[in-house]
Amino acid sequence: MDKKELFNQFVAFTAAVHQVTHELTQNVKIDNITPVQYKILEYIKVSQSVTPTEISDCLHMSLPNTSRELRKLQDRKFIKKISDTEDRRKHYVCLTEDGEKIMEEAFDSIEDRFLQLIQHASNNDLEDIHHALNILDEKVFNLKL
Amino acid sequence: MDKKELFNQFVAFTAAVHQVTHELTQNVKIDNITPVQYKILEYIKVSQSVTPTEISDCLHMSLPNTSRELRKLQDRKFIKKISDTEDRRKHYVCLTEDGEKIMEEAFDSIEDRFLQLIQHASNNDLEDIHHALNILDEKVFNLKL
DNA sequence: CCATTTTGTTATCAAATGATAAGTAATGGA
DNA sequence: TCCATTACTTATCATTTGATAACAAAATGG
Repeated sequence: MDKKELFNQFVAFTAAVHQVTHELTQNVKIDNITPVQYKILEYIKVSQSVTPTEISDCLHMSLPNTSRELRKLQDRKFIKKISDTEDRRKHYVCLTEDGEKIMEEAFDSIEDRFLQLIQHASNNDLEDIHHALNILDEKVFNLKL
Repeated sequence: MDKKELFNQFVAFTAAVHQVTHELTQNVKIDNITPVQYKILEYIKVSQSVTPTEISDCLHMSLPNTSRELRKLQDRKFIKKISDTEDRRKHYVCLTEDGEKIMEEAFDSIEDRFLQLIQHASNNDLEDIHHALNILDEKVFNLKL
């Protein structure tokens, strides 16, 4: 197996993934939410509990900028902060009820488009896809550099 | 096969892909090239010949903004424009020698990091990865919505 | 030949994002 | 107790990106 060849396939693949995710999410237009703010909400939703520092690390933005965007989201009542009882410097960020609601709506609409995308897939296809995702996750995308 | 389940896996997967591509490309720091400009150069490199309109469509940016960024890249001698002999409104954009050079360097550095990523993969693993990429490409990421 | 459409450009403004300095409060270790 | 570190905030500025209007040149189609 030629690694160079695999690299080229990998590049084309990631480009396609970016393209498709863009198409799946582009019609998600929560009123006046910027892309970065959406990313933050998404990250909070899929994680259980997160601190500003974790958001900052995972979304590759500075802590001051993270803090700024979090405050905007807090002002709009999409998130709330709870300080850790043990280490009071730490703040756990989570979605409010409003935040949960808009994110569920967003995910529902993305899911709709995803289902459209795979509407012609047979049960066998779905198994193949599931398996392929597992393989890639395990052998490429969930390793640390 | 539960489609809801598959959707959740899909969401986690795409997030991981974005994460990894970010890590692979973050150390590619061509001097004073903005992310959008890099995207444009990348798109020109992987495509054979492109017009501003195609770039605009594929990278989801307006034609005026595309034109602006192309001009900046042209000023810096990374790209050049050739007008179509048949339809003189059309301009084909391609990399200059300088542009080719910086993009090759960029891709080499990304490839290095990619090879690091899969350094512990056996030959069997590589085959599996190759196959998984094919499956996903065919059954999910290269369909039109 | 004339109206319309396509392709691209320039200019301008607003908004989003990034970078950095400075500060607070809590923690932890010498 | 004191100092360094960690977690986070506020403020400010520069840059990047997005949106829109107005224009020009070439093509297309009656």
